[in-house]
Amino acid sequence: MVPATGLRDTLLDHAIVMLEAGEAEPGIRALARAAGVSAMAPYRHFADKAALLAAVAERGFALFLDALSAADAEGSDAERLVAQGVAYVDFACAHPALFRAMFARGAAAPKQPDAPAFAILTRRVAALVGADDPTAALGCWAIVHGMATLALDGGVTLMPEQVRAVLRTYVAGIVAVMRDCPTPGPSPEGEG
Amino acid sequence: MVPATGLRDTLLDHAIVMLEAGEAEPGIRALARAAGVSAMAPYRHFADKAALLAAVAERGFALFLDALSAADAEGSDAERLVAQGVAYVDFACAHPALFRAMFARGAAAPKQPDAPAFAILTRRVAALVGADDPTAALGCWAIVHGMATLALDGGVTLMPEQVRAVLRTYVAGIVAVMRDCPTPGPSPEGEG
DNA sequence: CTGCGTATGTGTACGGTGTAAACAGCGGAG
DNA sequence: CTCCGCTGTTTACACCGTACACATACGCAG
Repeated sequence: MVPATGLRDTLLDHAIVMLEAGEAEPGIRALARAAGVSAMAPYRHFADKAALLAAVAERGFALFLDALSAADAEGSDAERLVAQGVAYVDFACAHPALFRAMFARGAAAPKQPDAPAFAILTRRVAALVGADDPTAALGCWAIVHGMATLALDGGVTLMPEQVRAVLRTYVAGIVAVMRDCPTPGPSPEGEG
Repeated sequence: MVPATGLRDTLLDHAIVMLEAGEAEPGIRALARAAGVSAMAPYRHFADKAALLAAVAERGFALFLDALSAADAEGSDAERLVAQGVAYVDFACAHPALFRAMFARGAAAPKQPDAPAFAILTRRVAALVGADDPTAALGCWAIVHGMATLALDGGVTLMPEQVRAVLRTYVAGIVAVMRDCPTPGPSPEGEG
């Protein structure tokens, strides 16, 4: 069914499949059962359940980065930023369990702001405002992450236009704030 | 109201204490042990673990509402909104496990936008923009909830000034957008 | 070939969990 | 008094993560 070279990949494949099917947390034994091996076999490849879930999260972040990169492909900086935000929320809604696993508080996964999946957003914000602005980047990240989380665990139903509108409002706020107190940086160019 | 001032409340008390102590999920048996009763006793007061956690979440939301109300006490609309946002994030950081339990995807708790704990924010946004604006309210909610979530489960460390700055930027964006299109028809109302 | 170490998977076992089923004390209604 | 509903107990089952000991299969030294 799954062209996997070893048990390790087979387990991760099944974990992804289970998560996409709505399973909350695959679990070592269920995974081993799905892979057709004994309950203890996974421990030859993962120290414990947390390590397995961390590996799953790593795969999720790879897919996530792909989605964000695709959205960041073309347009002005502002357009790309908004598109990234929509892709962020879309990814969470399309893969809710995987997204939750990625951001579970156990997974010591790349969740820091300088991780690849977020650096792409931070970079776009920096391009937009003309300088590195951790606060602006945090704001954008928080907005999209907040909407994603609320859509997943809250009772909120989101539409792409809403996501876009919220993000555009924040971008407008960045521009307005920049106009008030311009940052000492390279020549400020129109956001396009 | 609630006909039991006995074991039910005791269990909830211990659940809160355990959550505040950093426990991830109290668990029926652990709770019963802490209360000094048998493992099955809690089932006389809660249908199952999810119901118990939902009751815990309800308590959490009461505390949460208190915190937000206190922050909303005085100042201009914009100031109150920002203060509410800071209080939102502060609450999450001060009671991480409780906050997570409140927003866990099992708890059918008041997480809808019209729940008391969020209505206070929505109302303040409405007062700020001069009309009901679900999108603006969603944006504010998403921003603070995103920062809270990232602070809890991501590796993000937040400072109150940062929270304030992000929120103020969004408010500036709302104002800027309002200036552009002063009378936006009731935006494509997301279903509540 | 034998012997051996390493990597991988198996079997068994322990303590934890949520929870279903049957039972026991106890206060109020007839 | 008996009967009943509420509350808590005991017992039991299935599932979980995982520690331990064992089996199997490999490449390699002699």
